[in-house]
Amino acid sequence: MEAGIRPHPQNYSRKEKSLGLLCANFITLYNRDGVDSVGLDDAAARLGVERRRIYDIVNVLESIGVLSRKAKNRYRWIGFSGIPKALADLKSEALREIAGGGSPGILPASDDEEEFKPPPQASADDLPQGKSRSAENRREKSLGLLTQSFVKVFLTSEVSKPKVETISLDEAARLLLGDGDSSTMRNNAAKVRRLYDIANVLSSMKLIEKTQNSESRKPAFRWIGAIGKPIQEEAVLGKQKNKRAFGTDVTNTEIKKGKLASPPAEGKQRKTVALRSKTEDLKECNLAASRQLLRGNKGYAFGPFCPANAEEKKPGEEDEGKATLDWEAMAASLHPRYHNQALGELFAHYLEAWKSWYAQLAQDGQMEHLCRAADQPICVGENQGV
DNA sequence: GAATCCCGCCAACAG
DNA sequence: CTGTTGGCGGGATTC
Repeated sequence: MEAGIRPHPQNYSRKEKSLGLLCANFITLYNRDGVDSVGLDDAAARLGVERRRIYDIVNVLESIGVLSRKAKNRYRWIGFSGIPKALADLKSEALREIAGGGSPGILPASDDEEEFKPPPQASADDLPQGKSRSAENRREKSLGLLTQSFVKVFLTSEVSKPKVETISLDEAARLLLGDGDSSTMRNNAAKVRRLYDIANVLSSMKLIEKTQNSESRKPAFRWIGAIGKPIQEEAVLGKQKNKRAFGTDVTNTEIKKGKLASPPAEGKQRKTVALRSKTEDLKECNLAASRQLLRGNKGYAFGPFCPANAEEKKPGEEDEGKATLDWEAMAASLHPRYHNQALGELFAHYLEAWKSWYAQLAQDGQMEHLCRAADQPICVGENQGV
């Protein structure tokens, strides 16, 4: 099998196409006021990637509570504010599983989230398990569930006896093997590959960080999403000679042999928004930006970086107030949900950490430039194409 | 050489 | 059937 044609651009750099970077751009693009809906086509076009990649990102982000599926081709943007709740749910669920004994694998027993998701048919229980079987089987291996399982490992690490501070993807893969029987090495390797994808996105969300076992030099990941720790605020990047604005869209396309592999004009005649020919410059900008973001810490620099470039352009702090408002509102709405002491404290931690974090992200400073590519707000809420 | 993980084929899944 | 989702793993890149 010749598999596929491999164009070999001599200056090809896989780092420029990393999921982490794409995720960062995705966040930058949609984490802003007025955004509440995300269209897959729109995202793919503006980020300059094939649809397939958008699915990867969207799936893991959804499992973290940043997005929620609204309809075909459409997701609802929730933003960082959705993370705490999602993690809290994940954690309580994980603890419950552990208490139940057995393996904390990916059991289809529990639902991912307790929220919506009840089968479309409310009063119809005639569905035979024939079809849902395969459907469920497929979902069992979904990136989303894998992500949640992976996250659970970290969320429960503090109560674990060995106290899992860092784990290698290989360990994680072994730990997350759904069924114990099919623990093939082949199978495990495949799962590891998926975990790499997930780790990239999670890293760019600053929920985890790549490190290495202090002793065994082996690469591993550590949770930095603030569970017990005070989330490192090193996210401040505007410390060097900021180029002041890499005023360009986040497009990072390579300008395919003509156009994106998008389906034949399905109804929208615009869409030719991005796709410029000066890709070189864009690449430069993106790389420069990432370089800067990564700076300040060790030389580890895992591909991804922080979601939004919190560049300060004014010493104002009203933003924080605004962010706080959201948080309080959310906290209020969630309050009745958590009565446990433990969960309450946990949530308090999330609040604290995320508040400061979010404050930085809140300032969508130069991000405006990123939006200028389109001639309208990101929210493309019409177009009910048929 | 090992670790990382992008690319995109193509199978499930709606409609 | 057409279009949407998204497993899955070959093999290129990077470390």
